[in-house]
Amino acid sequence: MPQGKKATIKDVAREAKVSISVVSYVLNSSTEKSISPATRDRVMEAAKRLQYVPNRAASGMRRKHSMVIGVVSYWELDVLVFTDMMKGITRKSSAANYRILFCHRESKQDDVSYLQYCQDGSIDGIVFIAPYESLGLIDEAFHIRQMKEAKVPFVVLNGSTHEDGVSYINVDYCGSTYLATSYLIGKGHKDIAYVAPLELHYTELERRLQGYQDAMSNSRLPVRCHDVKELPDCLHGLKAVVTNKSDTAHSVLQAAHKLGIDVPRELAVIAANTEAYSSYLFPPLSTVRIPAERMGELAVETLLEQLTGAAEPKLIMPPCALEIRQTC
Amino acid sequence: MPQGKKATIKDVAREAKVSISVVSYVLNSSTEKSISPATRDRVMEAAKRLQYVPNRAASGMRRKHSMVIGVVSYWELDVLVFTDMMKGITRKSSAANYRILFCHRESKQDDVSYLQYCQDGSIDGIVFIAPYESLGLIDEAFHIRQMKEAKVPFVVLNGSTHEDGVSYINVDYCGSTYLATSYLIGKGHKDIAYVAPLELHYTELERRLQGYQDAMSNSRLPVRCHDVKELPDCLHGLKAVVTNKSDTAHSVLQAAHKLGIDVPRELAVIAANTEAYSSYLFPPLSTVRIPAERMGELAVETLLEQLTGAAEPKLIMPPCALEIRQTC
DNA sequence: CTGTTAGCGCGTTCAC
DNA sequence: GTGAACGCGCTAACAG
Repeated sequence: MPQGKKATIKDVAREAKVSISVVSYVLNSSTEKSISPATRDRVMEAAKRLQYVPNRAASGMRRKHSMVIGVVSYWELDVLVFTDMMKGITRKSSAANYRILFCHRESKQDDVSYLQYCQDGSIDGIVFIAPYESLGLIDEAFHIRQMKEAKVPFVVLNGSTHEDGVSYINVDYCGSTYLATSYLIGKGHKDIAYVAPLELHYTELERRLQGYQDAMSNSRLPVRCHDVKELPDCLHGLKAVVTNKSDTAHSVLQAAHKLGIDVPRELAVIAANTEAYSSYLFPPLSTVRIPAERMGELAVETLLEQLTGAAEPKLIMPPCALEIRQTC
Repeated sequence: MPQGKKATIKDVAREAKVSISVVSYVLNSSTEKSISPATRDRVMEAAKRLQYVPNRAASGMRRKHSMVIGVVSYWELDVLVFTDMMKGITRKSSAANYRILFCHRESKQDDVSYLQYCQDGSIDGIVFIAPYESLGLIDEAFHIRQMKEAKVPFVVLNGSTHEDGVSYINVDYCGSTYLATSYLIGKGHKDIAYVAPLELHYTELERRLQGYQDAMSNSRLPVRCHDVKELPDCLHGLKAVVTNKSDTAHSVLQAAHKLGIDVPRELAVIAANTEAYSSYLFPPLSTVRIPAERMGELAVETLLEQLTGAAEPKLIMPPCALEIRQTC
């Protein structure tokens, strides 16, 4: 009969008439110690009867780990790539019996207070989900250096830096546009333009531009780029468009609609990322899907390797995949 | 100079040449004890020099609380209402110096293993974000009873049950359609139909239907309902439509497009919830916004009240708001 | 009034 | 199989 208070290991020991160490051995099915089946059973039953649950703080204190992973992220919660990452992270970590402490950050440039979570023993490591460089939210390198200095095990998701000894799980931006462009080329298109914010110079945007250029020159096709500001006029005479993101594609679709251009008959459109709304655009937008869920899994895997013995730093960029809908 | 190991309270005590209790008093700015400014300063400085961070597990063990709130949710991560709730939850809890342990569940009817998080001291209470009843994912009442039985402090978000002594922060489904319908009435519409999945009978859907009916009969207008399956034909002759969700409205927009009906000129459309993609529909969909962010805040507030002294159970339904875009 | 000692809380682990 | 130290910080009771 359970009283108001939670049962402790002592209660179980008393109930099973053994010492607390035996209870611990039994419950952790320690291989080093051999406990007779008889006492083993007594302990198990006592634990069940008292509904005993080991206190995680106490055990973690001895074992030197909390079995909790901190996820620090600067992303808006409703961005598909982010939610996909979270799915992968939660799945992999719960499979490994880790839990997720969620630290949502709102742009405070150089606030590294999340480090405390590690220093106070709340978490064993960090999955650091960096925001797009182009948002200018944080100084990624600074955060990474702080984590290194604090000797906190961590992995960077969606990084845009290259710090020594750090594991990155990054988006293959170059591959995303390369894939999109190659798809259009494969469908027989020759006049393929790239539309994006061109005057901005961030790794992400330059990689995406690069992927487009690579695909075109591989097929000896002429490169043609337009800034989003040139919409809608730049659409005249175009047969196919690759955009950096769904957002830009949305603008292209609106411009085409305004000009009376039929998509996909007169103009093929494909975006190099998928957003939650991509399939709700009109017509439903063909995209390249960033394997964010897989990236989340990889991040946790990589972090776990770090936690269980020093692992080599890695740089992983899982390949993107096409999601063809109705705009090409 | 920091060694490899983290500093403990003992280190600080030694460094400041006081006993560990003094360190504790100073750092917790205990009001019961008065410590001379001199020693106080010595302690503070020593703590700073050693970069001392109290171990949360150890302190929680004594103080009987972890300062962590568990969020258990069955929602898809990319649903706007959910992400909004999370925003409110994270904001309010971090303001109160609580942290968020995130427990994403994937439909396993009666799995209440999250209770363990409370029993093992990982969390102090639970914000239980119930999935839509209509999804048939869980037996909400069962979960609630289990939490009650386990004597776990908790609050239910988006509940569809009515258990005694339980605090609910619920969606005002009735108000959402009432508001949408009233808006159309206010614009002079008289032929306003309600489109939704009518054959399903869940609290949520019935409340939404109710809101529409109330608004219509208040204005002595005739009620007219159509099941989503009657699309596109039921649109003929209609001037205005209220739908339960953006999803349904999306179907309506597609049907209208197919029939060559111009929205909003010939047909006004408004949905009783906002999704992330609502503004990306064509035309951008007018909706009613559920105050999910505020609900998240209220959930944490309510839970915190429970944690700091027994509070009355509450039932809160914050009002919805219009988000008029281009479909009406 | 300032500070100390002692012991608690809970589970793990080593020596016996 | 047991006893006891240990990990880390908090706090009640006590001494200067």
